[in-house]
Amino acid sequence: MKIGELAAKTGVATRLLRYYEEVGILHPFRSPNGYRAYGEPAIDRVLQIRELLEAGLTTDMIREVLPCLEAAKEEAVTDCPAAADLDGLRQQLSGIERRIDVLQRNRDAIKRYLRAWEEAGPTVD
Amino acid sequence: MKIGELAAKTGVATRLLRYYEEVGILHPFRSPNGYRAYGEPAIDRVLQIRELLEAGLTTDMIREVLPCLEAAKEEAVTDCPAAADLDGLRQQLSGIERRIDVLQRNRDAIKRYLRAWEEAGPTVD
DNA sequence: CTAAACGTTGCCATTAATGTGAAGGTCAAG
DNA sequence: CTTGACCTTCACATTAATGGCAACGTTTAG
Repeated sequence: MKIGELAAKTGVATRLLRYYEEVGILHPFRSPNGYRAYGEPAIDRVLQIRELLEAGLTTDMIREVLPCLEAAKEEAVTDCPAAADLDGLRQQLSGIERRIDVLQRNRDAIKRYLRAWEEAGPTVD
Repeated sequence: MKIGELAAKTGVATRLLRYYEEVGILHPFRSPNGYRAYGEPAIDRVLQIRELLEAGLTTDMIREVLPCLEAAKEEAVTDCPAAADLDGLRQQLSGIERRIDVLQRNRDAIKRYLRAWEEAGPTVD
C-alpha cells in the first residue's frame, strides 16, 4: 500500500511515516515510480511504534527493541535479527524495568493520595 | 542553600535547576541579594524530578503530580495543594497506568525473546 | 582593594518528535 | 490532454529538555 493509505489506517501523519523511515524504524520498499510501498505488517508495526513513543521511549530505543518484539511473536526464534546486539537489548530491558519501577512507585503514591483525599473530603460537591 | 550547592548535592546542572523553576516545578525563595535559596527538601524534590523525567514524564505532567507525591509522604492529607485539580490528577494517573501496561507488555516480550535466544544458542562465544 | 568563584538574566544552539509548505513528478478520471 | 489527488524531496518552524556563553552583580579570600 502507499503511504497515504497507511496513514489513514494507522492515524499517523505521512510526515511521521517518512520520519520513522529516516530514523530507521520503518522500512518500506519502493515501487518502480519511487513511491513508498508498505506491506500489511507495516500497520501493526506503526501502531507498535506509536505505543512505544507514547510510553516515552525514543526512536533510538525503539530501533533496538522493535526487531526483537516482532520476532517474539513467532513461535520459535529461527533467526536473530538483533544477533548483533543482544547486549544492547539487555540494557534496553533493564532501562525499561527501571522505568516501570519508577512509574509503579509513583502511581501508588498518587493512588494513596487520591484515596486519602476521597476519604477525607467526600464533601466534594 | 545556594544553587551551586544544590547542583553539587543532586548532580543536576544549575542551568537545569533554573529551568525547573521556569517551568514551575521547583520554587526556591530569594535571598536579599537576589540569589536563589533552597531548603533541604529541595534535594529530594530535584531527585524526584530527575527520576520522573528519566522515566519519560514531561515537566507538564510532573507539575501536576509532584505536589501530591510530596503530600502523599505526610501521614495525613491535611491540606490539598492540588485541590484545584483532582481531576487532572486522575488523568495523569491513568496515563501513567497506560504507560506501565505498555512497558510491561514489551518488557515481557523482550524477556521471552532473550530467554528463547539463550536456550537456542548457548554457544554465544 | 582586587581577583577568583559564584550568582543573576538573557540569548543562542542542539536534539527529538512533529508540523507545514514549496516545487515538482505520477496517475486516474473526464 | 488537463485537472486533481497523491507522491517525492527539501527546507524551515516549533516545543521540550538541555547545553553554553556573555555581560554583569556579589561574595570571599589574599
